[in-house]
This record gives sequence, C-alpha cells and structure tokens, in this order.
Amino acid sequence: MAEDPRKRVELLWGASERPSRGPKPKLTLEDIVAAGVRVADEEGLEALSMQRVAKELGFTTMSLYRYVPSKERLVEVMLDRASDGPPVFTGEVRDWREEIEAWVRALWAMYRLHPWALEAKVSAPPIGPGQLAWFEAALRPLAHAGLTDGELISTVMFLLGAVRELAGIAFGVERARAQAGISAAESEAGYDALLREFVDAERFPSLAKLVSEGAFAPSGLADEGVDLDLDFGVRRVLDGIEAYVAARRG
Amino acid sequence: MAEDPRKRVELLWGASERPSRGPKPKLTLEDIVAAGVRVADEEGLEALSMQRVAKELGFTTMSLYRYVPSKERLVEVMLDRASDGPPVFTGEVRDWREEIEAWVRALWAMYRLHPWALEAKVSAPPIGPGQLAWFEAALRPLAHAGLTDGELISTVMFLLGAVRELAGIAFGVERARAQAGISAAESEAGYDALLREFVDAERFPSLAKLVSEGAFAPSGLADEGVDLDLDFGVRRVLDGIEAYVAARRG
DNA sequence: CTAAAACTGTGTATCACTTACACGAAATAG
DNA sequence: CTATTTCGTGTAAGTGATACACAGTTTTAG
Repeated sequence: MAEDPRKRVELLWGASERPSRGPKPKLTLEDIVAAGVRVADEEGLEALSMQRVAKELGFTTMSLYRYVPSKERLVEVMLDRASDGPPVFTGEVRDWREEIEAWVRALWAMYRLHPWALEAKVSAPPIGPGQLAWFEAALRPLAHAGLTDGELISTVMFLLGAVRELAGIAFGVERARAQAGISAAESEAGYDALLREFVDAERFPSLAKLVSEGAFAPSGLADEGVDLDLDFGVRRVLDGIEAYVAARRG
Repeated sequence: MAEDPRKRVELLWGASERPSRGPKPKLTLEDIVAAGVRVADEEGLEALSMQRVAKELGFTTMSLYRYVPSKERLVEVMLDRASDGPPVFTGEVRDWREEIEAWVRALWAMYRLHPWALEAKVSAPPIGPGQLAWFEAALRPLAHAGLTDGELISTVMFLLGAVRELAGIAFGVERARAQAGISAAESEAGYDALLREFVDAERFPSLAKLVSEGAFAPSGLADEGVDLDLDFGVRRVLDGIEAYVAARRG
C-alpha cells in the first residue's frame, strides 16, 4: 500500500544501478516509456494498456513489469518524459513578461502534442526532470519580476495549474466535437443554445444576463475560445505582479 | 461511439419524462448518484465501481444501467452534484474582491469535501446545474470589476482552472503523506531533500538558486503550502484586473 | 572450471470490472 | 382482458492488471 517514494524518484530520474549478474536486458525503461507515449499520442490514454505497449515493442505483457512496477508508475514517467523539452532561453532576460507569455504558449503547445497528459491526474508537485525543466524555464524570466522566493514558487505553480486546466477543457471540447464531426462554430453555438435553454434568470441572474447579451454566441475566433481565456488570465496575473511589486517598493 | 450530447444534458438536468407503462422504478438517478458520491467520498474514486454502488443501494449491478448509460456518465453527474451548493450571496455586492476570495475559499472547501472530484478528468465547459451555480457565484461579484462580458467569462474560467489544479496537487500530496504516515513537515522536508539531491546548478540554475536559499525548506506553515500559492495567485489576478480596468479608463 | 546465484523474458492463471442480452414480473393503454 | 412497455435480475462475454513459477542466460565465488 505505502509505495516507496524513493523507488518512485529513482524511476523518474533513471537512477538505478544495473545488476551485475543475469542476462542483459533487451529493453530499457525509456524504450517502454517511448512506446507508451507513442500509443497515447496516437490513440489516447484509454487505449494505453500494458498489452498494447508490449505489442508495440514485440514483447510479452509481463516483460514490462521487469522495468516498471505498475501501470500507474509507467504513466507517471510518461508524463514526465512527455513534458520534457521546454523552450530553452539563454543569455540575459530582456523582457520577462514577454518570456513568460512565450512559456505559456509553449506549455500549451506541449499539451496539444500530448493531450493525454491532461487526462492523467496530477497529485504531486513537480519531481521529475521533465517537469522541473518547465519549472526552471518559468523561473528564469520570472526571477526578474521582483518577487520573493516564496512568491516566485507560488506564481509558477499557479500558472502551471491554470494552463493545464484550461488546456484540458479546450482540448476536451475539441476532441468531443471532432468525434461528433461538427465545426468549432457549431460547437460554440451548441453551448450557447444549451445555456439559453437551461439558464433561467431567477436561478442564475448574472449568467442569464451574459447569455442574453450574446456573450457565449459564436465569435469569429471560434477555435480560440479557451485559448483567449488563458491569455487574458495570464496577462492579468502579470499585471498584478507588476502592480504588487510597484506597491511594495512604493 | 458518438455519444448523444442531448442525452448527456438531459441526464445532468434531470429532464426526462417518466414512461407511463411498466413497473414503477424503485430507484432514481439521484439515489444512484448520491450513493456514488458517498462511496467516492469515503473510499475514493478508485473504489467506485458499479458493483460497489449497487451493493450500497441493495440492488444488482445491472439495475443501475436502467438509469445511467455508463459509468463514465454516472461520474459526470456525480461531479455536477458534488459541486452543487456554492455560497449564495444576495443583496448588493459590497466588496467584489473580498467576495471572490471567499468564493475561492469555498471552492477549495468543496474540493476538500470531495477530493475524488479532482481525479476525474474535466473535458468540457460547465454544463450542469451544479457547475453553473459556481460560475454564477463568481460572476455576481466579478460583474462589479468593470470588465467586458468576454473578459468576465475568461476570468471565471481561469480561476476555476487554477483552483482545481492547485487543489489537486495539495490534496494529492496530503493523501500521499497520510498513506505514508508522515507529518506535513516531514513531507515538505522530503521534497526539499529531493530537490537538493537532483537539482544541479548547471541544468536548473534558477531552481538551484531557490533551493540553496531554502525556499523549499519546511516553513512553520507546512500544511498550507499550496493553499498559499493559490491565495497569492488569486490576489495577483485581482490586482491585475484592477490595474487593467484602471488603465483602460485612464 | 564449475556450480550457485541473480536476473531475464515467458506462459499461465486469477481477479476485478464494465457491459450486452434475455427472461419473468409489473403496470398501463385500449 | 390482453398486448405492450418497462423494471430488476441472472448469466456470460470481453478486457485488463498483475501474481507466480519456469526455463534460459550471465556473472562470480571458490
């Protein structure tokens, strides 16, 4: 029941010594993880089974368990590996706001590449190399904003969370409508219609006002709805940080 | 494959007419959902199976399928019902910032009550009555901030996302350490130690700086770590909105 | 050298779970 | 009344995770 956290970290960081005896392994953890990511990328997390991954590699299901203690653990490593490769900026930070916005866009793009990463639950702070790389990438520019250490950490966590959740909704909707074979505009219209049908002014007065004003009506920007939510939110966070730091200095 | 979105919404809103023929149903959708929520609250989402819910009610597994098309759908309704009951303020909005912060705390509390709600993936905008109630509750105070309709929606989505994700991490960590039987301080110390071991200054310079400065060292506030991240982030968003609105009016 | 020890990939089996299907009982329409 | 519809149930199929023991492989102690 109580999973050894050490083992977990070792798996994530590839820090296990090869035993000296016994036959040479024909697989590696990274082979398995890569195969898993491939399957998940192409067929979704639902299609990911130990048997599916094993077939992908041409081995038996049970062979995987020599490298990975459980499917859950495998997915954990997959998550870390998929999130590897944030944009690496070097040199001086010119415009920290600009770089943070670029970081957000890059994170968004990563989730677009690996949408299954949004289906797996996250229940731990970043501990693997891939996730810490994203942390680092945000920290670099943000360190120029004038925050304390604790505030820096809070901000990064907050941004990581917001991006992930909004990406989850955005790609979820996208997938649903792709499956249903309707356009983005039709999908938005459907949402608008749903709200118009069920949101009554007595129970949901503020919402009803928005609905009646057409705030949920399909815009020309159909495909970018949630994307825009994110941009707006991120900019407000950055504004807020500037105002906060200015006030403290003031 | 292509699930009928209408059926989905009907289930969520309880909008289906009772057929006139046949025996009277001995169960209701809400009975089943309530039993599901009970199980999930006490034993987690993992323990939630159709058989477990059926046993809870004293019926056979298959009887549930007369009321719910699939387990996935059941969880969807459970999610909506669990998130019912946001704080209802009436009368004038006195201090919109204060009310938003109270709303965030209430949302946090709801997730604490139903932590399994954080394990289920969310892949759609709010469509059920419970989730829309939360939307409404945020909208009411926020409408006094001076934002456009679109900006209002973006802000609420952004906040919903951030709270959810940070709650997911916070309660995930909490659960893990409860299982491992260690204190919050020990858990924080473990994280700090992990970072100290693996974060090298070459690969993660900014992070390494924070680590060496003790930014991840256990604080006296141990139990409130992520909670604090959220507070800070939310306040920055609100600051940012004020600054943004002021600048536009400016 | 050789035998024991450690480790590999495999085959088999178990257990838990979702869900399809058909049956007999119950309720209503006409 | 009787035909129809819907209810709860029993049975069974299909999928998936993973425990366990086995046979072959490699290393090392002596």
